Amino acid sequence: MGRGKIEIKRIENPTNRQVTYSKRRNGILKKAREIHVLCDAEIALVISSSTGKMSDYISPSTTSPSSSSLIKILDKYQKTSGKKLWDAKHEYLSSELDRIKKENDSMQIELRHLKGEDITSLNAKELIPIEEALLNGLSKIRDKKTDVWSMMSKNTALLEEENKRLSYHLHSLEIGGSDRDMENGYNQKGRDYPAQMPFTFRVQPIQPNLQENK
Amino acid sequence: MGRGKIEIKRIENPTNRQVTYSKRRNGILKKAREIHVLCDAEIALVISSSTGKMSDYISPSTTSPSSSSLIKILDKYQKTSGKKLWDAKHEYLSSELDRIKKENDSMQIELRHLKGEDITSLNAKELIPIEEALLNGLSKIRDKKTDVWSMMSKNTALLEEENKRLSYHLHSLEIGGSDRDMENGYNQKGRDYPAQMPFTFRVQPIQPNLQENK
DNA sequence: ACCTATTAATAATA
DNA sequence: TTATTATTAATAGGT
Repeated sequence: MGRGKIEIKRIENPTNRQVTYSKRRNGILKKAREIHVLCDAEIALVISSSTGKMSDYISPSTTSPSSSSLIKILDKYQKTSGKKLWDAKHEYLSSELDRIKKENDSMQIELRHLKGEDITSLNAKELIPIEEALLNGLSKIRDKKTDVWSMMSKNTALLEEENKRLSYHLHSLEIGGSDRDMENGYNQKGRDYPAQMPFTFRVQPIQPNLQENK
Repeated sequence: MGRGKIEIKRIENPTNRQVTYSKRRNGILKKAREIHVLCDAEIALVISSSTGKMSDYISPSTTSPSSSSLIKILDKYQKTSGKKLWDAKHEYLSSELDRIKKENDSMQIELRHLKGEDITSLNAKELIPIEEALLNGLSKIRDKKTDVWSMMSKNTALLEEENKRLSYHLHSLEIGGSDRDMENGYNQKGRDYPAQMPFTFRVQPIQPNLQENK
């Protein structure tokens, strides 16, 4: 496609070769961009001239832009073509990644099954252990709930007792004190646990792990 | 350069896009070969279509053929362009590994909780959703079990009916046949479904997904 | 770089 | 995918 047809063989004249390289490199880079845009293909193109100057076109990846698209393309290339590109160090990481991904998948499936998802294709034999696991889990959770409930009850009882003691104590002090204390509203009838009770009067929970419901 | 000019933007018609991809891919691969031959440039070109099919052109290296020319080109690319590939790849893998490990851990915790494990430190607020998930899963699993059971019942009924029909048919033949048939034990009292019944007599399950329990 | 005659690529179509 | 072909796009050779 020029003033004359040329054979596809090494151009011996260095000047010519350089000029042709420059023109064709631009052409191929343009084509690369175009095929990426037109056909949403992923493309990685690296050229170096005979003098060692590098040019490239790497199509931007549609996903997370943080990591190099070239790496992603080469990764995919490696998987698809089976050609090894990365060294042993990477291979270890890759294999770890694969292993953990598989573990992940199987856990995901198990989780889904326990939640009753993706169970359309399960047969009777497969449903039984899931049901058993659920029943087992449920029984344990309920035991724990019972424990928690009883601990909370105990704690509540203790707190109530302590509060009564403190109220009584306060009351005793107020009897012998000035009017000032009455103005604060402490010891009003039916208000044993006013929200405004100073923090220092509050009893620490017996069970530190027993957090209050928020 | 075709029957009409086209804009360089994504081709929306999938068929057209595929056709164009195929043609342009061939074109660009040809250009890659040509620039390598004409200008002895080194070139590495990897394309994947939107459907994930890979194509490549990697110019053969002039030196030792043992190690991949692609790796050589990429090595040079790293050096010349200053872009780190192997290191970046390493970082990418490490971060991926971390990310997936975290995902794994949280799934593991969720799974354990559903199984009633590691729940010692949970409080009431945390136990409720677990119980709810279990009850919800249980109800779904039981619904499915009911479905499966009813399908199995239907299938069994159909099989029994078919077996009766076959037995009857066989019986009719035996009445008019030789003693030989009796020796095979078919039609013995109380043995309507002998395990040895020839395979061809067996009825295909109505529900292909209903696998037999093994 | 630019110019342009010519070849090459390819868009539309079957 | 392949084939055809009217058109556009790329580029060889020259300035």
